[in-house]
This record gives sequence, C-alpha cells and structure tokens, in this order.
Amino acid sequence: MDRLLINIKISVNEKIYIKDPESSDLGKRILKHSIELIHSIGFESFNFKKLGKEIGSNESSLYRYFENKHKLLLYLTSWYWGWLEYKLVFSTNGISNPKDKLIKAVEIICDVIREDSRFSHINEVKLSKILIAEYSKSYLTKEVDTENKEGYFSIYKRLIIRIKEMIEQVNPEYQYSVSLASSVVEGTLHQHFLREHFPSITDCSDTKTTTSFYSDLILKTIQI
Amino acid sequence: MDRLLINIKISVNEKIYIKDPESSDLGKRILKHSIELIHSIGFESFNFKKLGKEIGSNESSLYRYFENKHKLLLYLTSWYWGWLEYKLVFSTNGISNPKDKLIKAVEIICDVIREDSRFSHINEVKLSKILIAEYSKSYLTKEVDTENKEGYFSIYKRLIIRIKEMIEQVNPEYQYSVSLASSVVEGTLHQHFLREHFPSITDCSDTKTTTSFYSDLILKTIQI
DNA sequence: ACAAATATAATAGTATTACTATTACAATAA
DNA sequence: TTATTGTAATAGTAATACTATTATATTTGT
Repeated sequence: MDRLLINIKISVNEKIYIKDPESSDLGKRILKHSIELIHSIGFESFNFKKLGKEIGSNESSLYRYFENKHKLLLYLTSWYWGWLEYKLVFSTNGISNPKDKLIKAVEIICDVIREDSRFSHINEVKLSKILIAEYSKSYLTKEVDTENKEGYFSIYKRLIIRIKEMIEQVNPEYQYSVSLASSVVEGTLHQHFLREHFPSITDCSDTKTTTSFYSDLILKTIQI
Repeated sequence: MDRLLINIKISVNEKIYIKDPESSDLGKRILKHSIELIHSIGFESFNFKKLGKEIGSNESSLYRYFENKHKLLLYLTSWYWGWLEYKLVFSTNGISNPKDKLIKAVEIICDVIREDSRFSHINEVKLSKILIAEYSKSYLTKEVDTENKEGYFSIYKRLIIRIKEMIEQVNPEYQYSVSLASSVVEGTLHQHFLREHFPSITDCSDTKTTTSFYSDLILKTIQI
C-alpha cells in the first residue's frame, strides 16, 4: 500500500482556505504547527498571533491562507475525515463478506489512531486528539447551515453514508442505518473523551476497547 | 404530581455561581433572559453586555452572579440535567418491571422537551435547544479536569449512572452498561442536532423518533 | 427613628482578541 | 530589466471579556 499511494493528497473543499496550504512551505508549516499548538493549548486559547510566533512568521501572513481560526479548524477536521475515509475504503475494499467488511470499518473508525508516515507534516495522533476535543465546535455554530450548503462537511457526511451502506449490506431491513452510522462516528469521539476526563461514565479502557463496545452494539442492533 | 412538588427547586453546585440567581429578582431575570438570548443568537455571540441590555440592567451587575459566561452556561446545563433527573426518578419510581422502567427512562431522555409550568422563569423548550446546540462546549475545555473535580458535572454523571443501573437491572451480564448509558444521553442531543442541520445523516424525524431509535437499540444490544 | 453595615447596581475603565488596511520585499516571467 | 505576482511585515481598529471604583439602595441594631 505504501509504495502505490506515495503521492496521494487528501483533498479538502477549496472554499475552506484562501490559499492552499499544501501549495507552499509556509502553508505546510501552518498545518504542522497549528496541530501542535491546538493540541497543546486548546482551540479557545489558540490564535494566529501565537501560531505565527511558533512558526517564526507573522500573524498577518497566516490570514493569507485562512480567513480565520475557525476555517483552519474546518480544514484540519476535513482533512482528518478524508484521511479516515481513505483508510476505510482501502482496508475494506478486498473484503467480500458484508459482516466482515462492517467489522473492519468499525475498527478503522473506533481504534485509537496511529501515526501515518505518508504525510510528514501531519501528526495524525495529535490530530485525532484535536478531533476528540474540538470537533463539535466546528459545527455547533450559528453559521452551520450556510457552511453546510458550501459543502464544508461533505467529507464527514460521505464517510457516514459509506458506513450506512455497509450496515445495509448486512441487514437491508434495519430501519435506522444512517442514525446508527452517525452515532458510532460521533459516539467514538465522545467515548474517547470520557475515557480521558470522565472515566466513571464509560466502560472503555485498554482492556475493554471502544471498538469492541461498538462492534458488539452494531452487530446486536442489526440482528445477526 | 403538580401540587405535591409545587415548591421544588433544582439545586445546582454552589461553586458555579457567585450569588444564587434563584435568590433575587435580578437573578431570576438573568436566568430567564440568558436562555432567551443564548437560544436566539448562540453562545458565541452572547455576552454580558447584550444580556444586560436585554434585562435593562448593567453588564457589571451580572458579574455579581456569575464569574463569566462559561459559568452561566454550566449553571443552565446543570439545571437542565437536574430537571431531567427529577422527571426520570418520578416517572420511573412506580414501575416495578425493569424492562418497562428502562423503556420509560429512554422516553424521558430522548423525547422532544415540552414546557414545564412549575418553573416560570425557565423555558425548558428553549433550554433543551441550548443543550443540543451548546452542551459540548461546557466540557470541551482545557479546564474540564479541574472543573470536574469541583463537581460541576456531577448531576450529569449521576443521571447517567441512574440509567446504567436500570440497564443492569434488565441484564446484569451486559459488559458496557455505562458506556451505553452515556452514549444514549450524548447521542440523543446529537441526533436532535442532525435532524435540524444534517438531515441526510439521521433517520430521526417526526415519524421515526429518536426515542424509537434508541429504545430499539438498547433493548437489542442488551439482548432481551 | 436613625446611623452603621451590607447588599446591589452603575460608571468608566483596561487587557486581550480577532481581524484588516497598507506597505515592503522577494521571486518569477515577458 | 521591468512588470507582475507571490509572500510577508507593520501598524493599526473594533469588539469582547472582564475589573476597579463609586454610587445608591436596603437591611439591621440600638
């Protein structure tokens, strides 16, 4: 897989950025260091001034790439879902048995993220932690409907539709396939958060994984 | 129920406020109007200046009740979970059959909220919409661990533990009772949000309710 | 009743944040 | 070599979140 996909680029909706951050050195450094900085201080405290200082560049230069910090978060989260979608498609592509395929998909979505060496300027482990801590903030805004129309969440929705289709392949009679898919994707981030901050209200741990919780839940719910 | 509980007061952790908003007229107006205002303009745009204007009081007076707008959100959300907990306990108290009890609990959690006339200064319908749109923001912060230690989220966690216990009453063998409980409480808010903004990734609607999705999911998952 | 103590609220600020207008410099192309 | 474009720095502004100080009620004790 590594050699074949050496030049893949996760494509993000062009309206999210002003200048493509993948097109220049500064752009890539914006991605790399924004992940580091949001991961370490959180999205609220994060701003372009601090990021500029971190990169060794000026605040205003960053505004040439992203209109504001919210758009930058949208970029990072879109990239993440695009990357997960790639992993999902490639990992499940060869599996013909629908149930095995679904189980593999749940693994991709629910497992703790490991580093992917193909994207040197993106730290997927830290990015996944940003998703756990900040993803909701990207859509819990008053602008969500207009931004949705602009297609800012299309990769996320497409990923969920893919899982929904896998559920239907296993049981076409099940009435709530897309709600089940969306609740697994959202719920996984939530369970990972609980594990870290509210352990009393989750069973998920090193021994009882989020993956096993959701595999069990899905298979029983769609009745196999 | 109405007559018996005419004087109940939902109690919120005292550390959340500086002065108890239930103790004065201004305090109650802060609660009433903050619900109106956050509901209409969203938590990001909401601030104490605008709220003061709405109430006909000064910005700085509001700081006598709440340290900042985040604490006010914590108050409102705690109140909401406390109120739901009351409804849950009272509605399920007389039910002896564990399965029926659990089904009733899921109804309380998942159904669309209606007005409760016992609390005149709180609009529960608008408050529930604030929970859907803003609840995550109350714990997705860098301060979550210290605030958790202060007990700011204890009502929320207690509610989830109650549901967990009901699940255990039905099936003591099930391995993920508290994760199931927490994912239903969180997932309900999420499905309500999707219904409003991303209808393509939820099945929930007027005919297929969130309640029926989760009742079905829970009962199948814990195998009855 | 009346002063002292306390509660409540208003005025007028400050520090920080998010963002922008303008200018300067560098790289490339005609 | 001189336009053209890309890139970055300076120096701002407007709005936000919050605070210090002062003023005005209200309550309490004698």
